[in-house]
Amino acid sequence: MTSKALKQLTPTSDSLDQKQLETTLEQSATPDESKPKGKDNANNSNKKTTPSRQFKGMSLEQRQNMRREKLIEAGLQAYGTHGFFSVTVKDICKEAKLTERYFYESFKRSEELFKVVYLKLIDDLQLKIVEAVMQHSPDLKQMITAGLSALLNNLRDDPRTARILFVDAVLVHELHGDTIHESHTRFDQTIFNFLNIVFPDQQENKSQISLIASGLNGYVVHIAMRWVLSNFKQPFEQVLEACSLAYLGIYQQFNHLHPTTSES
Amino acid sequence: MTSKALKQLTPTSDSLDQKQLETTLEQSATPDESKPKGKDNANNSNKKTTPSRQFKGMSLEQRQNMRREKLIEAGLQAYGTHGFFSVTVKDICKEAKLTERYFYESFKRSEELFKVVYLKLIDDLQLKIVEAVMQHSPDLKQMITAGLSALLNNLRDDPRTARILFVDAVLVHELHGDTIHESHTRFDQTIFNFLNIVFPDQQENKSQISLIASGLNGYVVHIAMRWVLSNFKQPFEQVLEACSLAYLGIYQQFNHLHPTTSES
DNA sequence: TAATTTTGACAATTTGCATTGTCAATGTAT
DNA sequence: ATACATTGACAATGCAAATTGTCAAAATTA
Repeated sequence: MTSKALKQLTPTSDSLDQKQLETTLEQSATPDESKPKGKDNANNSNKKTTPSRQFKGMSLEQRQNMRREKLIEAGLQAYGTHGFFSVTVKDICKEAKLTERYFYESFKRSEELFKVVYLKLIDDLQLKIVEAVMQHSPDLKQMITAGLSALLNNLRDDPRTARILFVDAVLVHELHGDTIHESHTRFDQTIFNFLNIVFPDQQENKSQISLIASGLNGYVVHIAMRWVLSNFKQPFEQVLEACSLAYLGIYQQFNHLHPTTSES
Repeated sequence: MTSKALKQLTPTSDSLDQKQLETTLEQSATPDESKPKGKDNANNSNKKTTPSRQFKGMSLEQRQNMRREKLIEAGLQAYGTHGFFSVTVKDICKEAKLTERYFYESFKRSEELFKVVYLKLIDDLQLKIVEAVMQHSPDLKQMITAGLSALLNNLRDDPRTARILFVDAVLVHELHGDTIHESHTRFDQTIFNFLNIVFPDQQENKSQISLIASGLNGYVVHIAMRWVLSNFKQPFEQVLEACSLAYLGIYQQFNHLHPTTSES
């Protein structure tokens, strides 16, 4: 009742189908509501003269978008550095070198900006991870390593991401109903899809696999957070190994508990 | 280069020493700074008559402590139900059936009460877990199951705990420097000690084991949070199994990667 | 019962920030 | 160069919660 688990760790070929993988992993993208709202600005020829004009070479819309981008970047910086609940609208404006008026031009409240920043970060990150995983498709171990590396690299390159995605987001989602809560589950969902590919025969264990997917996420995120907070004390390789250990361990354990048909 | 890992999963006897276990696991207790400050109240015979008197059978100090306890209980209720950032001082006072004045009698600010509540919860929880683990000492699998069960039961019996320990605390710790951050590390530390007992020969891998300990914590906490938030949809046994899977998987993987001397 | 502490309800003040408004300076079109 | 949109600095207002203060009713001691 032991052994043979590791043999399957590196499914040589057809056990993982590239096509299926892409489809399944990708079915977790946001509808992208992060773009500017339908303004009534464009040509509000209401009272007197033409209420829009070129400025610094750009149209009104261009200027607004530029300001919006500056605010988003400032939000990333401010939230990611001091945390959502310590940041005021004024802070963000100072960071963006804009005045409060322009904040309210693009966002109703601080949470709204946060949400945009959050969605942007999570989309970018997830894209990178999924891409990395798919590129190493048939080899399970390589896929795991690649995905984890993508995550860790992203966090190291921009630690503000960690703060926003894994600390603040947990609470801010409450202020927003569940829009963010849903997308917060997206990582879990992605891992869930991944596990379902790795264990194709476990139809009955969906619920269990879902739990494990959540757990694996918590495992990696927790380690990653420690890494970030310690200012990257441990070498990358060590962190990566600690992370993959869980995936491989789970794989082995799971195969052991629920042997597939291939192992008569 | 496989097998034999599971054999060690149930170390029959001397591989785990009860004495060592207790000592090591327990070396993570708080210095308990959660008690009332040194008041200058006792007998402030300053202006006129004796400024302290019996009331409802209790001394001043007793009455103060009683109020303090009511506030702590109210804090647990309010914070654990609505979240720290939605709770005002007035809310807590209403819950405790005391007026604001008495809040400031015991605490300078909301965060201070939160901190006390937090430390109380984490101490209680950790005590329960460590006790449960120790009671099943030599059998590794039973120890894991017992510890995880203690955690899950605690969370199910009082979901407010989960909210406070695993959601709000992450953010509030910032308001306090690192006092809370340190104690937040205590779970990791406990698991770390545990792993060190399970892998006694891995002196060189301390750093790695520490990371894994963090990861295991994140794994379990993440699953537990899902469970709590879903209002305990999944059956206890399933959650428990999903949690132990990680421990067992890690154990197996780790033993595989770093075979002990016992396996020539 | 009289004197006085303790309490509880609630008003008053303070504080910090959000949100809106003013206005002089600057850039743009004609 | 003139008229006016646009900007940026900053003041004015609004608001919710923290923090402090007042006072009459209740409880206690002698």
